[in-house]
Amino acid sequence: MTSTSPPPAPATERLPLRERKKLRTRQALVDTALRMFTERGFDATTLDELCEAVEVSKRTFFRTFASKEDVALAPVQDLWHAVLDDLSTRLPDGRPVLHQLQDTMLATVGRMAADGWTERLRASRRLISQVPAVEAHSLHFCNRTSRAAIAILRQRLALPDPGDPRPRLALGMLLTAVDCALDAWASRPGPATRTGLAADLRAAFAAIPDGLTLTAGPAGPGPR
Amino acid sequence: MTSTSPPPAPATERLPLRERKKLRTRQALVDTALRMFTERGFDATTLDELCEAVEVSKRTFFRTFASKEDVALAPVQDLWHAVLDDLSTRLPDGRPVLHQLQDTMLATVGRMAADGWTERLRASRRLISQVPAVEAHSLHFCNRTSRAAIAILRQRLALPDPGDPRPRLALGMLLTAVDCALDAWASRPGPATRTGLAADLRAAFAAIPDGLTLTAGPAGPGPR
DNA sequence: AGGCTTGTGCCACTCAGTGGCACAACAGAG
DNA sequence: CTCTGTTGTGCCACTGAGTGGCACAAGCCT
Repeated sequence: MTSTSPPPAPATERLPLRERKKLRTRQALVDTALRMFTERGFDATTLDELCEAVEVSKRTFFRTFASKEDVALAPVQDLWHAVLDDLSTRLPDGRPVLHQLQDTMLATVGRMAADGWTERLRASRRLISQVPAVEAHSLHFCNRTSRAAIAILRQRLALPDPGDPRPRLALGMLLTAVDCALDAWASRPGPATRTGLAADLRAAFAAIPDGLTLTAGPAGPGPR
Repeated sequence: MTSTSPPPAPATERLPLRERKKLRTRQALVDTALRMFTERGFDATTLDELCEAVEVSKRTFFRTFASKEDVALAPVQDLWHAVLDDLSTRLPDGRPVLHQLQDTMLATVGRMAADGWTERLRASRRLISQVPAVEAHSLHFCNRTSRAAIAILRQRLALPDPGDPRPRLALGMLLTAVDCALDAWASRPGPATRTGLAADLRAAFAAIPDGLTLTAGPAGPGPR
């Protein structure tokens, strides 16, 4: 993973000029990309155009992001990086792994600090819904993230051996629920709020056990 | 989805010459691609080389497949297309949706008819594990497939409204389990068998509820 | 201030992917 | 069997994401 997520805002002032400039460039690329991709379309916006708007070379773009999709996904990736960070430091308790993961997710959302993060996250998630290449890239990133989460958990918990599918299944449930929540939240008109996202996440997490037991009768003959 | 999966083998002889030639070309591209990608690497094999080996133009390649990844994924996609076909015709019963989906999956595996399908499926799944671009593409395809499955189910069952996350969660569980099973099966040395795949699928399906409840104590201080 | 390290832009290039078009091959009717 | 219409193929030129090399600029540290 080439993208580097920004460190917490308060520590930024202590970084050398070089680092600060890099972060500024990164942020300018993300903000401009989200704006241009949203206004004119992902495929219709070339990297040449994006780099000209930000006044950096394409070479610099690729030093900052691994791909065109990566810049579109940066806000989502930043969120998941923060989740993994939290998971790395969080004390495990005796509850089911899935519940611990859910709490980590909610705690991270409660702690996101970057100015405007919710608007950027929403724009990013909307691109996922609208652009096949971005969606594919996002799914791949989430898959890698779930593997990283399992690796972190493996250091802290006595997880079953790597051939056992249960940790993967637990992470899969979490990811599907988070995706449903993000989709619902990002689709909603009005301001993108932290509390709205947390509510959507809680609702999706609560629905997970029902995925196991959902039954449905035959479709009725009535109008649909 | 540009790729067209081959019809059941016995009906092939009734097709016009044009159709038969197209299927032959498609199969030659799949077989040669799997071989070349496996021997020398996906990224190290260019489409020019593949098309020269099969003696078709690149233009024809792109009339047959939507992308380079698609040809690598063809066997996996063929399997899922068959699953969706089965789902379209299967009579719904009153059991949980997830169980019905599992049975559909197993029935389809029991019914796959193309010569050598297991070896091709295994080669394809191995490329998914080894090549990031193929894995991303596969995840995206499976995501689209789960949406298609929900659409099919929606016509036959009184599923909850589209905003309800439970059908997505059920499909997510199925897909994660199938992926675990395919991964385990494809990683195994020796012949790729139908019964081996069915066994792996059954084991993964049985593990799904445990994903909900999995608990793990703190990692021990022992050597790891 | 000077020397070293790191970052940037420029350039040439590759390769997946696209669209247009002339010609070839097939299908079906008479 | 012939003829005509339909469909498929290959060729060609091109685009844009992505890559690697290298000279020079900018920052850092003594």
